[in-house]
Amino acid sequence: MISEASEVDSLVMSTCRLHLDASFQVFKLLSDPTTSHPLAARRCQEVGSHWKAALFRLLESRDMDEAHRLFTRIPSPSVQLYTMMINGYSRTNRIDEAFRLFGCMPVRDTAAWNSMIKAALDCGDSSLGRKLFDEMPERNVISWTTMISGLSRFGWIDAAAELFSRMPRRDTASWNAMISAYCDNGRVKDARLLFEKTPQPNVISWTAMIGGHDQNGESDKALLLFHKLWSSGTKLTPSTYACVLTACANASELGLGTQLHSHTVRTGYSSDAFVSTSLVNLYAKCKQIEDSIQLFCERKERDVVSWTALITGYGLNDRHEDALDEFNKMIASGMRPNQSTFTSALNSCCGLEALDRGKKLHATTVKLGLELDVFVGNSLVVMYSKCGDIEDGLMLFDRMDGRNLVSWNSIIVGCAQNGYATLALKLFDGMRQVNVQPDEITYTGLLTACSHSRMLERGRLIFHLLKHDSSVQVKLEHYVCMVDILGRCGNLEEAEEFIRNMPVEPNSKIWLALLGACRMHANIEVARRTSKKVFDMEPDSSAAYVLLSNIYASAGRWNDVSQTRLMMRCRGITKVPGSSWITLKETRHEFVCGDRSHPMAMEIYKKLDWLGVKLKELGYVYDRTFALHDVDDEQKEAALAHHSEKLAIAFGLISTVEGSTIRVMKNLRVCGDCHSAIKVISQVVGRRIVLRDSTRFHHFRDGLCSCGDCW
DNA sequence: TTAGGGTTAG
Repeated sequence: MISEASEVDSLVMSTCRLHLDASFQVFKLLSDPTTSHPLAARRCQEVGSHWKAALFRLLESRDMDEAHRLFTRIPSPSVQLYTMMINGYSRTNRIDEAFRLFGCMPVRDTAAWNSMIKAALDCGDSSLGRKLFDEMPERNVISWTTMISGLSRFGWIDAAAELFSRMPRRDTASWNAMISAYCDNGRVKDARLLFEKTPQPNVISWTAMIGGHDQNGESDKALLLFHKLWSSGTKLTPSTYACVLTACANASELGLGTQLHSHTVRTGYSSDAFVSTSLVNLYAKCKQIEDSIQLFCERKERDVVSWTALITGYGLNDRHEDALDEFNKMIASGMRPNQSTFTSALNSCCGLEALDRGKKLHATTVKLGLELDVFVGNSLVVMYSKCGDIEDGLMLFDRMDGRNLVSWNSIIVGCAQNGYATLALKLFDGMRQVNVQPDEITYTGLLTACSHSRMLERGRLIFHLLKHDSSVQVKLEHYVCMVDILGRCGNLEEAEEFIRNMPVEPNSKIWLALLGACRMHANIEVARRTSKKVFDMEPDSSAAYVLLSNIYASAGRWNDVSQTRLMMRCRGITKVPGSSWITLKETRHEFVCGDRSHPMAMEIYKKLDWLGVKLKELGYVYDRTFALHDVDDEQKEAALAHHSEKLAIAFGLISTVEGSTIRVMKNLRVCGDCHSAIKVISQVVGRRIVLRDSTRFHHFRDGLCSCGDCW
């Protein structure tokens, strides 16, 4: 016999989770009308609430199977319990089960209908959501607001606005839903107009509008609006702080961010997960990575978002090794990375040009079923192409399901940088066939492809398309590309004319592109005029001095070379030394010209001597015009033979498996003699050699280079 | 703790 209420409670509570059947017996006993216990009726109600609490706990832990087991044992569940179950199924993306349960409900109130509508919209079934909304017997303000938010998530902003205009009654939440809908769909001006008209805006309205400005690239406006909110004396919520701190991060407003950090400490909000992550992000973006690390370490609980913020932060601060270490720590801790984590980690692989580690990450995305996610797919395509493995980039792109503009841009730019110009142009045709509208980046990629392959007429055509594409703005970088195309193709005068007729003021990059072309075509006259322009604009940059000096050196005008070098010295400008590196087993081996510091220097030079003999046997002659010192021919030859890229390749040859691809990076543009020599080396050793210089990739194979000698 | 609006990384 059950005697005390507390005993019942504790018995039910303790048995609910693990001993459902025993618990059910207790419930049945209490519900039985033959039980003559005086407290039975009240207990029955109380125990009912305990069932609710138990169900809530299971739903909260997303344990839908256990929740279902519990639910089926409850005699005549209330409409609330049904609705709780529908919400649970919705949160776990089990729309079919939610709908089945909704169909079984003996009675439905408006809340149940609203939950079912939300479930349909959240699970991606917009037609079901709309059908339920149209069929429901009685709509309230929440039904309308749920629909507006749902339609917005599908990008159907006009349909959402139409519903908003038809609402019989609106409250602040409805206005907020519509403001957010506009912001989320990039219509921040419409959002702002609505915000200004909102009858009784609350802190949520303000937060939505601040976040809306920030997420649409208007962080300054976001902060101006925040100052207004601050002046009004409104009590801020953790959400508002999270939002404003992010705007500070995006606007690099470290001062305001630090002040707000202090406020969050005083208000006790700094331990809020969202606020804390915003702070990690703030300090990382403002280049205070040590503060960022400290805040992350102080957190009680780490989640995937804060961990990703830290990994991204390391990347932003050029600490790519640390970023990848942190990623590994995250995996070791059992935390599951998501799309964003991979995006950041893969970006760090690009920063290190670490194809091996990029490939490991790729394998992990496959294991986690994220490989074909569009964000991960795009990051993988970029990683492969930036690490010089464009073939794998292309294979992945072909397998991707939902390609977006970024996917197309990634592969087009990747092809352009890797010397696959014709393919880049073909991909552009494919992109237009599936109605993906190009943007500024697409055109830059296409023009780069044309410039790298000296495709003058295609370049002109692309530039014409760009000028007449009303949805794209012609930017300075496009003019740089066009000057590069004209210059590389030898049309130096036309390039000068093109610059004169530009509707915007040319910058130093434009003139440098022309100067580079002068170097290629040994045009001293244009080079003099052009270098003067760069000297005026950027007196401290070494690039123009080096180019001019090299132009003189190639022509054997050693007096002019000395004059240029003297000018550099007088102005305190130093040339960046050329260096090349190769990464083997996650270790970077770097070389400069004539370097003998490597532990394997002896073997490297022995290999180079051997290569020198083989090259001569094949009739290869050193191109002395690239030896840019006024010394005799024998010395020039020795200097050329020991250029950094050749040292790195020789090291690669003796340290890797026969027949495997060698990947070398160089900080400057590859020298012309090395380019010719590496072509022959690829033939002699029967290997593919990939060399990334400061402007592009060269794929050497069987005596040829992918750039078609247009570097 | 039956239903709607604002928040963190990318």
